[in-house]
Formats: sequence, structure tokens, C-alpha cells
Amino acid sequence: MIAGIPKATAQRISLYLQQAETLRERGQATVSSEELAKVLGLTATQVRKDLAYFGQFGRPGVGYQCDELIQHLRRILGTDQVRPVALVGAGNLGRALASYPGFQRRGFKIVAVFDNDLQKVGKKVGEHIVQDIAKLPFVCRRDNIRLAILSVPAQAAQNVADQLVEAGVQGLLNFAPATLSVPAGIAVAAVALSLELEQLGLAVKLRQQPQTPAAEPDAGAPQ
Amino acid sequence: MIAGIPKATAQRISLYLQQAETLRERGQATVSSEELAKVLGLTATQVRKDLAYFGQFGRPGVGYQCDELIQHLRRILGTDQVRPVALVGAGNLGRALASYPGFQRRGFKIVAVFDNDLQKVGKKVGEHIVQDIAKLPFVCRRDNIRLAILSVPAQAAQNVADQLVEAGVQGLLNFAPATLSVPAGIAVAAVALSLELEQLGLAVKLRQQPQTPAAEPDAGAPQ
DNA sequence: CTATGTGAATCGATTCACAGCC
DNA sequence: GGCTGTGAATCGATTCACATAG
Repeated sequence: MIAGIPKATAQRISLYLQQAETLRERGQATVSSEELAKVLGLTATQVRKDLAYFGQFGRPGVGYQCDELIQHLRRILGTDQVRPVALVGAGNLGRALASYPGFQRRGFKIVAVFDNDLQKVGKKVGEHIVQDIAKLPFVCRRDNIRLAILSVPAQAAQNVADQLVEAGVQGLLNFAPATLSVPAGIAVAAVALSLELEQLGLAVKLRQQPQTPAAEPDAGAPQ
Repeated sequence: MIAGIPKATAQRISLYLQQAETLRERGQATVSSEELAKVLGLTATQVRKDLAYFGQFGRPGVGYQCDELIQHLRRILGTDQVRPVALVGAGNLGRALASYPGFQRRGFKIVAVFDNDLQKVGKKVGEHIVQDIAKLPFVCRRDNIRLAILSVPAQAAQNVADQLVEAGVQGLLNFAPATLSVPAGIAVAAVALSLELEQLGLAVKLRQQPQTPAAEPDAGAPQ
């Protein structure tokens, strides 16, 4: 529960936005809570309750207007304006992320790529030139960068995180398989690729030997 | 709640394993629930309750033995033996994932890489030769592949998912920004890179203008 | 004295049931 | 008739309090 919004609700906003955008691309003008719920594996009540936290922008008898919904959700997420992001670590994964088109399309722009390997500094990655990590504090402050992506090896992650926080970055998206410790007030989200696979493997395993004989009606959980 | 284990608990098992492995590498022989809780941002009670679902393997007055804990958690996750994984989509992201060392280290082995682009078929990606997606059914069945990673464009994702399910795959790790619909009994986990950034941006934004004047004690949530 | 394991109590999130609007 | 918004009820997860073991 942050700022009056339940955590669980906050985590679903992005899903609603993604789905609304998909539907609009298909030329659909409005969408009902029922429809959103079905495709996202939620209940209609849940969708309505979530959306109602941000004011009433559905019309009884009609549903939600896709355009309006998208605009509204973007404002909530703060992606109605472009946000600059720094990327640290120009290894395989970092290079892939640097040229990942999805970020741009959703309101994020990677404006700087850093690495501590001087062999990589000066080389091009997508449209960016890899910069020496020593320049990080200067660049982050100059460009008012609040968000950063960490795609560095696990051993380096904590050190890089400290530098980023020192440079005024307030949110870290961590791809390194390491648990970061940061000061209160700094947000960290971990994308743990191996852990995701583990979870998936576990889900598959548990479905094979369910204690409950009945199959879970729930088709494919956490999308 | 699957097979007697609360969902929330299942999602934390991987975290415990990761932390136990880190601690063992540092030469630590035992760990207390208190210590695990602190570094993972949980409470000690929660850790104990979670671990207790799988039997009693902690020692009062001492804590949990790292070795024993790791072995136990690996068995639960099914990563005590190597699991073969297929990767579909040899674009930037797919290539990075194909040579991501973390999968191997945690019990997963990518045994085949597919793409539908004939320009890519036959080329090397890491240690793998990209295969025509038409061979997918044959290879998946031959190698008894249960898990697959999708790193294809959003438009192609549903079609590829259908092919994978048809080929007997039971768990999909989806990197495409699209919501997949799959038959009941198939597990899907989505790694939505943009959505992760959105969540992070939202967390930062909400912390800036908290309705509750007191700062959340919770340092950096979902690790 | 330290640390686990667990029933009981609390807290938060989901679902139900229905009033109100198009 | 179809669909939203919301208090009340239910359900699940977290925390508390404490009995028990090293």
C-alpha cells in the first residue's frame, strides 16, 4: 500500500496498459472489465476495483474507452513523458537491452551506456557510444537520470549500485543475480532470469503431481 | 496454493536458494532466519514459515546449514538435475539469453535454438547452431524438452507458443510484450522488460509524493 | 540463552452482492 | 439488458506470541 494504492493493484497497471494498447491497435474503441479480466487471467471485479482507485473513468453499460484508458494509465505510470534511463554493463545482455525497441515505445529512452572495461569504452552499442563508468556521476546529474538498468556481473553489482545511488539515481532495474542493498527510499526491482525459469519449472513440476486431484482452472498464472 | 504450498511461498524459494549459495561461497556454514530475512527484505518469521512447509531442517539455537538448505531447495525446484530448455528467437535478446551463463549454473541447459528467419538458420549463436523452427516439434519430443524461452517479436509470440505447446512443452518463459493464451495445464511466466521499468518508475514516483508522510521502512521491495 | 516451528490473531487482497447509470 | 463502482464478506498471507529444542 503506497500512496493509497494497494501494491497488488500497482503491479497490474502495466498489464492493463499493455492490453489496452494491443486492443486499440486492433481498432477496438472500448473494452469491458470482463474482457480485460479474461485475457489477463483476472476477475472482472478485480479489474474494476483496480481502475476505480484512480477515479471513475468507465461508463456503465459501455465499458472503458481504450484511448482514455491508455492516456490515464500512462499518466499514472509517468510514461506520458519520456524518461531518461542509464544502462550500466555492455556485455551480451547489456547490448541486447540497449537496442531493445520496447523501452522506447513505452516512454523510456536509454540515454547513456557505461562500462568499466576500457576495451569496450568508445565502441558503439546500438546508437550509443559506451562511456567510461567514471563519467557516470557527471552524466547522471547533468541529464537528471533517475532510473538505471544494471546488466553487470554479480560481483560488480553492489559496487555499481552504490555509485548509481551516489549519482542521484532513485530506481534500479537489476539483471545481475545478486541481492542489492540500498538506502531507504531507493527502489530496486530485480529481473532474475534464472529464478524465473526456476519458478516456471516448479510450476510445471507441481502441476504434474498435484495434491488436489482437480486441475487448477487457472490457465497460466502470472502474466 | 498449489500442492499444499502457498503461492507466495513458492515464489520466494528461489530467493532463499540464491542467498544460501551466495553465503556458502563466502564460506559461511550456517545461516539464521533472521539473517536471510534481513538481506532479502522479509521478516524472520516469514522465512521460517516458508522453509517449514518443506519439513524441519533448521536447528534451534544454530540456524540452517547452508549446504543442507541448498540441496533441499534444489530438490524442491527440480534443479538438482539438469533440465533441457529450448530457445525460440535468435534476435538480439535471444542471442544474449543463449549465452547467458546463469542458466547453466542453476541447472538449466539450453539445448536448442530456433528461428524462422532462414538467414539466421545455420548460423552460430554461442555454442548452438540456429535451427529452422519447422524442426521444433521433432527436436522437442526427441530431447524431451519441457521448458522453452520465447524471445520473438510480439506478433509472432502466440503462434510460436501454440507450436511449442503442440510439441509437448509445458512451461513457457515469455519475453515478448504480448499476453499469451495457452491451454489449462501449461504454465506461462512473462518477463516484461518494459513493464518492469514502468513499475520501477511508478515506485520512484509514488515515493516522491507519498500520501503517508513517514517514509516506508521497506528499503527496496521485490528483489 | 539462542533460534526454530507453529497455532492464534491480524492484516491485506479478492470476491460477492447489489445499487446506480447508460 | 449490460456494465460500472463499491460496501460487506471471504479468503489467503503475514505477523505475533510462545512452546520447544539445542
